[in-house]
Amino acid sequence: MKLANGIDVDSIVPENELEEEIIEDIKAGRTKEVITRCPPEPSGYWHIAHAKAWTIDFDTAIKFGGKTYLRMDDTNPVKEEGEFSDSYMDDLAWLGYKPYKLVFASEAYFDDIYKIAEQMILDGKAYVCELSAEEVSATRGTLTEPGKESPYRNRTPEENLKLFHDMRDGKFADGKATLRAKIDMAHPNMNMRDPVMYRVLRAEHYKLGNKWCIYPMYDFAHPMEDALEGVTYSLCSMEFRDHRPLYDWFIENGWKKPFAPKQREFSRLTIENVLIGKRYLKQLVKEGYVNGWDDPRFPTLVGVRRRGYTANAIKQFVKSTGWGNVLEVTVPYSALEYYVREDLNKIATRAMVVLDPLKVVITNLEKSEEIEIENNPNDENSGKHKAVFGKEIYIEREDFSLNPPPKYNRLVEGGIVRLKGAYIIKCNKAVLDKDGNVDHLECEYLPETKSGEDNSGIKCKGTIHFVSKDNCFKVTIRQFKNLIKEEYKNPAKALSEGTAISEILEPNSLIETTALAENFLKDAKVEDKFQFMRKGYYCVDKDSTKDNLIFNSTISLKDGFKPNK
RNA sequence: AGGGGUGUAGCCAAGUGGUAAGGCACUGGAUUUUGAUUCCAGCAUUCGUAGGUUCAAGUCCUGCCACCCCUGCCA
Repeated sequence: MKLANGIDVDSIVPENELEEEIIEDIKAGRTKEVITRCPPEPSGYWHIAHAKAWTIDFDTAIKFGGKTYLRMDDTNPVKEEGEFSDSYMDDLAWLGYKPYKLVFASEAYFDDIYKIAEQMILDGKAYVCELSAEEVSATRGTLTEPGKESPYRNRTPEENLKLFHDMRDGKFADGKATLRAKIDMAHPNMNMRDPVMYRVLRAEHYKLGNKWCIYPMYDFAHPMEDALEGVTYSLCSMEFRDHRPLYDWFIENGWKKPFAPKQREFSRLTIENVLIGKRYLKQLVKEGYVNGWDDPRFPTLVGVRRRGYTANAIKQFVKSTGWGNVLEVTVPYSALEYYVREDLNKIATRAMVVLDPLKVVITNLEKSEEIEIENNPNDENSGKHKAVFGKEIYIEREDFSLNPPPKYNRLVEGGIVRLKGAYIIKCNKAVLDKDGNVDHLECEYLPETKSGEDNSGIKCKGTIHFVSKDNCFKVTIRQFKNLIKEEYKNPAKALSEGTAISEILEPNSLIETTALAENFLKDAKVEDKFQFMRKGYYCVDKDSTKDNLIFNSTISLKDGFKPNK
């Protein structure tokens, strides 16, 4: 069986219940084309958890050759700010998604939604209620007791229509009237107890200005927007489960046409040790704990992108957490890191950078020699780049030890170690300064051990990286620790329980240092990703200047060194 | 007896009556000119719990327990 776009449904392997349902719908002729919608509310910056929703919205449609509308669900003028409504396009493009069309619900659908409301009034399905917000709340009942019907519930359709027009025409002050759906005040599902469809609200809408003084509520507007747009599957997070009966009620009593969009729900994603609540992130930006919404320590998409995480890693990660069938799934941060390393390992160019230099003099070397470094040993096509082995070089201070721990296979006095891509060297002497610290090393190289041409038979346990004095330059390194202290697995909960935000933050989560990088890195551009061999993955930060290249530490390499085993 | 949802390893998660996939994490070991990568092996005698049906139950039935969501004119 083929879809209109030529895709053979029988060749599609469903990966979750929704996809199974879609296949059934297609086979039964209920669905001709899979259309989804991605509805970010333009009121904040997008983070990793949003990426899960977007991935589901887009990938579900892509899998069936369908399309996805990007829809600004801007039904509340007091929450939405134009300031925030732009970055989603960049984020989406970064993730590799292209919306079929961008629509602003306010501009595109408010008129139609209004007309549907009028018809529902005429059908006796909606009424204008003049109870105050407090009174509505007081008459809603409780979880275990039914609510009371509004005294305005039995007005005639004609009366309701006139009053609704009065609402639209500004004859009611804010909060003085609402349009309510006439369902059932005793319904066990609280959402069905005559929910508000429209409220009177005088606020400047960032798109429509003061065109309206009434705004539809999400529960009413969303199913109507879906229906008007032809969305077949409206995917949202699990907390809307209880709203589904209402969604279906509005489709049946408001939309009334045979085509019915379906709301289906997936689990929200949360990550241990990551603070994701918008209002907290806002506070951190405002109070200067971080340097803006794209701070590399932030879980925002612009943040992780600047940190050096790849779009592919983010997508693979969110997919790995599944569709879910509970409110939210919580996964450890290491699950995310796995996908970041996996992707970077494939694409990052290898380079030698010494973060904490220790000078080494190669006493028996006359002149500098050119060497070659593989750009990526896991990728045959990545090529090599040139580096230099010189008389004066720098190695990582931690790669030499006067008192080596067990199993230490780096340099020790009298010992040997291989310099990556160059020769094996032997340490003859550690020269100490007046405080007893190692000032520099005097080593000799073993000429017959050149990398790739070594027939000496000399066995050497360790290999370390280095840079030569005449082939390196100084760069700035930004090392990050997790913003949130390790012990706060659920920082939002700690905050909601009254813990101060300053208490849960890791002190010194940003440390700026300098390092010596091989000259090869001089041409690096913003967002270029590298593996500093034996250290970790780094990418060029946008703060870099011509004279000061800044690298963000994306993530360290795994360290399997176990001195005690 | 408000309604809805969920219980499978430290975490995520397949499983749709036929004898517990996979991934993360972890632990061994092999390879390695990155202590990375890669590879190989180990990691639930049992699926919240107590019964029941069945030749056979994580899957079906009944009771119980635990956790999550719902009382905005937010989305």
